Amino acid sequence: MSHFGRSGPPDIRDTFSLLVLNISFRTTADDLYPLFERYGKVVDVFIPRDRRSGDSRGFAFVRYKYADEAQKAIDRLDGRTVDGRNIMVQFAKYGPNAEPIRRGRVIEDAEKSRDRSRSRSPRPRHRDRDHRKRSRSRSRERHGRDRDRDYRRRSKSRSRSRSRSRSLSSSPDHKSRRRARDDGKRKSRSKSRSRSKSRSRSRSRSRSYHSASPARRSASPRKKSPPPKRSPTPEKHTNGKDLPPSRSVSPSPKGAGSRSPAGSDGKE
DNA sequence: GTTGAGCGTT
Repeated sequence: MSHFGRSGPPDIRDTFSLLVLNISFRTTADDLYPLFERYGKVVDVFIPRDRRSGDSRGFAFVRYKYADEAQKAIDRLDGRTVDGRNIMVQFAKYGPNAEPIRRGRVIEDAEKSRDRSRSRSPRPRHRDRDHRKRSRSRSRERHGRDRDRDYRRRSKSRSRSRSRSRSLSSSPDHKSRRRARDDGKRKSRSKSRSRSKSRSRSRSRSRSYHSASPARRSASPRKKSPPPKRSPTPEKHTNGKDLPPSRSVSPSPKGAGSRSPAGSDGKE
């Protein structure tokens, strides 16, 4: 694991957890330990990893023994470039057991109970941290329960939206539909040409790999060559029902394929 | 080979 040979948290009685964000995906606990250890006594360094592939999520937790050292580490390492990434070091807000943290220190049982009596909400102040874009490309395993609920909600919303859309536009829909059909035919030809171009572009496939790793692979460089040719499946638009293939609007022209993680590196 | 907002394990 990412620990120092011990299983689970060593001792969270008086440890100050620091959250290190924006670290490289290649950065490991062993790489962060010396950095943070220079500014104080590091109790433990943990990097959450994905259970599917096992890759780092891009952030780590560093536990210090003293607050002053943790603060110093934050002041020193926050904003620094580590492994080519500008890391952000700050106090963790939650403990390993989803327990609130006061001043970066893990609250004890007694203190926790007493503290929660007065203020049960750990973070009722600001929730607008930086909601720039919460959509991750492909990461963070989503629990089936939440995922199912989300899917249900989106499906319902879509149905409602479509229903309302039909009510609003009933007359223009016919014209739009008829026009869409005409465009569909012309678009078909255009698509055919586009496909031809795509194939031509796919022809050029020459990449020179420079071995940056000290250990090179003794395997044959040309073991298997994947077929560069794309699947010749011309998508036929059902312009007879709905979904006007107008060039103005494109619901999902690309990227509507299934994701293939294939992240079996088997590293470590 | 990829990704990039956030809060953690035996």
